[in-house]
Formats: sequence, structure tokens, C-alpha cells
Amino acid sequence: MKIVQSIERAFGILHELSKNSAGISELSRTTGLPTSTVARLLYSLEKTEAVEREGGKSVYRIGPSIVTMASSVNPTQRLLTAAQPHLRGLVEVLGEAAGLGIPAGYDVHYIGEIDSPHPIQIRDWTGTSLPMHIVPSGIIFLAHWPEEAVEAFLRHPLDRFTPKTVISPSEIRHRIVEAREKGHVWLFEEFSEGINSVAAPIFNHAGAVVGTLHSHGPSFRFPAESMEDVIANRVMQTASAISETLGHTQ
Amino acid sequence: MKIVQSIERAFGILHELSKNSAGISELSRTTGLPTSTVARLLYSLEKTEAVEREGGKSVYRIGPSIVTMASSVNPTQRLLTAAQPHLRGLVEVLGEAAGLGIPAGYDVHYIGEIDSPHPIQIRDWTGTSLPMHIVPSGIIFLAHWPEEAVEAFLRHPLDRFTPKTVISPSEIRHRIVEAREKGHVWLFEEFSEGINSVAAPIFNHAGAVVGTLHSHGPSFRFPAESMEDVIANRVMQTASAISETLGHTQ
DNA sequence: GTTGACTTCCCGTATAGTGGGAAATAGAGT
DNA sequence: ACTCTATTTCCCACTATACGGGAAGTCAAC
Repeated sequence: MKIVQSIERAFGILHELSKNSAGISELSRTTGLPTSTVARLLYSLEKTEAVEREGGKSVYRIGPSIVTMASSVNPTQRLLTAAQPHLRGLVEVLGEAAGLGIPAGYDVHYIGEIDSPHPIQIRDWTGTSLPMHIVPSGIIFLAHWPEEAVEAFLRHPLDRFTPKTVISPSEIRHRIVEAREKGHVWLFEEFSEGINSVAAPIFNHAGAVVGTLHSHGPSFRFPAESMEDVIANRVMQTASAISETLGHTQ
Repeated sequence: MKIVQSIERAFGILHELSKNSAGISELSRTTGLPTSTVARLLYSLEKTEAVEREGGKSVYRIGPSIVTMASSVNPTQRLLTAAQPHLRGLVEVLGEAAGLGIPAGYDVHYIGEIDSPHPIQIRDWTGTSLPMHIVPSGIIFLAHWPEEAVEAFLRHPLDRFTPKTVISPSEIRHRIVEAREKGHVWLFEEFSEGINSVAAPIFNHAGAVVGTLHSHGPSFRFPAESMEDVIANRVMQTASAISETLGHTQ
């Protein structure tokens, strides 16, 4: 099918405006469209309140209807939506699956994932929940809880999932401290034998952790020899980029 | 000038989608457009990431580019932008000016206002700041501060602006309590003789007060005889509507 | 398998968008 | 105040572009 030209162009303009407010001729330059075309499109966008004028002058910026539409997206969907392109980028770079988790009581709930391109890959956990102490995302969440909440968590029974699962409160406390320092957590085969995983926090504008970004793969190839830190940095970097995207928003 | 049809229609679709995600035929029904047209527009919107498909199926919802564009709007502008239509509505109903304030230290900073249609009207305070204790918006902000912050505020010197200005800490404390109970504050000629004003809080998703909505007018006609409560309710209602619009957003 | 609801695709038509250029307006410099 | 330039607004003839009816394809339920 063929894309509707005026819509493509209109969104091109909106995209420019989301970087900087601008006038007609400036937009004409950046988009390469004739001024008359830009003027007409802006007029239409203004009528639909997708853009508004700055102080009555002919300097345009993103308008109310865009804000309203975006606010109709619920927080989880919003996180997913904002993260989507970053997830794709991460999977491309690492070659392993990347996903998002949100806290749900004492569990991490997985809300989305992009699978690795490898033929051998880990099942998609989207829609399921796992206890916080066995997955790196969980440790990340715990690391941003108040001490007393963490203590309450540690008092409740912690199941062992594999021989390597750490369930000792003192060891978990230690991991939490480390998570705060490093900004990421690696766990090796603690949830399931043969799976390694790394996670980093995603923050909202207020600095609260609203979700986690993780990447995981089969332990025989992930992480590759002495690549742990490189991978972790990449994951943290992507997580910040996602935070940034959610970012400025109220 | 004539509005570009496809843009108008595209935003009609986006508007529908911001209420509910939907498929092609449903949108065709709600917008009154032929399915082929809806399909083509959606295809274009999808390519620009203004919409995305829910789970790969052909159920569409608001997409990443809308969220990204909205997040590029800074919080103050965002508040203004989101509030604009509500402000207009309020001015229409009350016939008096309505405006927005944000906290700035111990002052309220006015970021926007729509003037009353009356020939006799109050000057536009946009861009200026006033001490919290003399304007109702200020009392609203104080009412949502922690006790100790309020006490610190009350310890700093409070200027008198008119004979009616209340500067006694105990009276201000009392007003703060009342503000919390009622959700609004009326002040009569405390900032300037001949001006009465009422304000209510605007909250973000997390329940924090990010701004205030106020309405003010000359004391000889505002508030009209025994209309105080009606007006206050209207202002509170509008403030909630604005909170709602900012609302769900992260 | 059959039915019905929905989506995708095709293609002829003409409407609706386009862009060049002129006119009007705003802004900067002297 | 006046000129010169940059920018926006308006007009209009042209045809590229969006349109929508309808057919074909897909999917799900029964």
C-alpha cells in the first residue's frame, strides 16, 4: 500500500517541532518542502490542535491534542511503547533477547520482550511473573525500596528454583547494595539452569524506578567471555535512554 | 485557507483511538469513513508510528511517536497546553478570568491566564510572582507541603499588602487546614483592594500538586451574592479535569 | 464445510492537495 | 521615516494524489 503523502509530511513537521519550535520558513528548510505546503499543513495541524502558536506569533510547537492523546496511554503501555525502539536496538547489538519488567507485589511481572534472532533462544516470558529474589530485575527493584520494605520481603519465605538460587537474606542484602552501586545486576542460572540474565533500572522524571530492562540468553553463549561489563554497560545505557524518553514528561 | 482533508481525518481517527483501541471496521463506523479509507490512513499512521498494532493483530492504538512528541513538551508548557481548553471553558462559565500558577520558592508564579470578557477586568499576571500567603493559590501549595516546610515558611517575614492581608501564622495555619478539607481557598482583597480570588489544586498522576487553577475578579461583582460555593465547586471540578488530562501519564 | 465479519488489495475517477509565484506583513538596519 | 530582506499569507491552474466501491482474501465461529 502507498503511504498518504500529506500525513507523512505532517508527521515530519511534527517531528521537527518536537525537537524545536519553529516557524514556517525554518520548517520549509529542514523538511525540504515549499513554504506554501508547510503553511497549509501547519494550518491543518493547528485546526486539529496538534500544534499551537507560541504567543500568537507564527512560531509553532506541539499542541494540546498530542499531549491529550499521549496521556490516554496507560503507564505500562506507555513504558512499552516508549521502550520499543530501544529494545530493538539492544537486541540488535547484543544478539540476545531483551525485555521489560514492572514490580507486582513481591514478583517481577514481564510486560514485553523482543526475542533474539538466534535459532536457539529462551522462551518469551511476557505476561508471566517471577519472584524478585531469583531474577536480576527483582534485585533492581529491591535496591530501590526503603530498607524496611526490603526487610519485610526478606522475612517472607524465599523459594529455591535451581541449585544455584541464592535465598540467604544476608547474601541478598549484599547483592542489593552492589546493585545500588553498579546500577545493574547479573544473575547466573538462579532462576533456571542454563539461563543467565542482566538487568538495569528505568526511572521516571521523579527518579522513581518504574520498570527494569533486562537481557538474557543461554549460559553457554551469554555472556560471552569477559564481556559481562560491556554488556551490562550497554543495558544500563539503553535503560537510561528509555528513562530519558519517558523523561521530561510530567 | 482550506484544511487538508487527510490530516483532519487522520486526527479524527487518532482521537477515536485515544478513547479506545479499535480495528478498521469499528473506526469506519465511528468516523463515518469507508473502510478502505480508514485502512489507508491507518497504514500511513502506522508507518509514522503514530499508531501501533496491539499484539500484531489489526487492533490499533496510539503509538510511540505521539508519546515521544508529547514528552518533548516541558512540564510547564505541558500544564499550560493541557489546561488551555479547560481554562477557556471556565472563563466562559464564570465570566471571570482564570489562570494557572506553579510554585517558585515561597512565591506563586503565574504561567498563564485567560481574561474575562468583561470590559472591566483585572490585569493579566502572567509571568509574575506573588508571595504564597497573600494569594489563594499559595495557600493551596502550602496545604500540600510537609508540616515542617510550612513552619519554615511561617517563620520567614510575611509582608502585608492590604489592610485585610492576613499575616498571622496561626490564622494561616488554620486556612491551610481548611484548604485541605475543602479542596479550595477563597481570599478577599488580601493581595490588592478590590480583587477577590479562589483557587484549587492540580495534581499529577502521583498525587503531587504541580500547579493551581484560580479565578479572580473585581470584588464588586465577584463572587456574586451567595455564589461562593458554586464557583468554588466549578473551579475544583475544572482543576480535576486538568489533573485528569495530565493524569495517567507517567 | 459454510457463514459472516473484517481486512487487504486493486484500479478508474476526479477531487483534493500541491507548489510556483505574487501580495502582504513583519523585522532589522540606517 | 524609509529601505531592504526575510517571512508569511494568499491565489490559482495543474495534475498528482487521495479517494472509495467493490472484489478478493483472511480469520473465526459454528
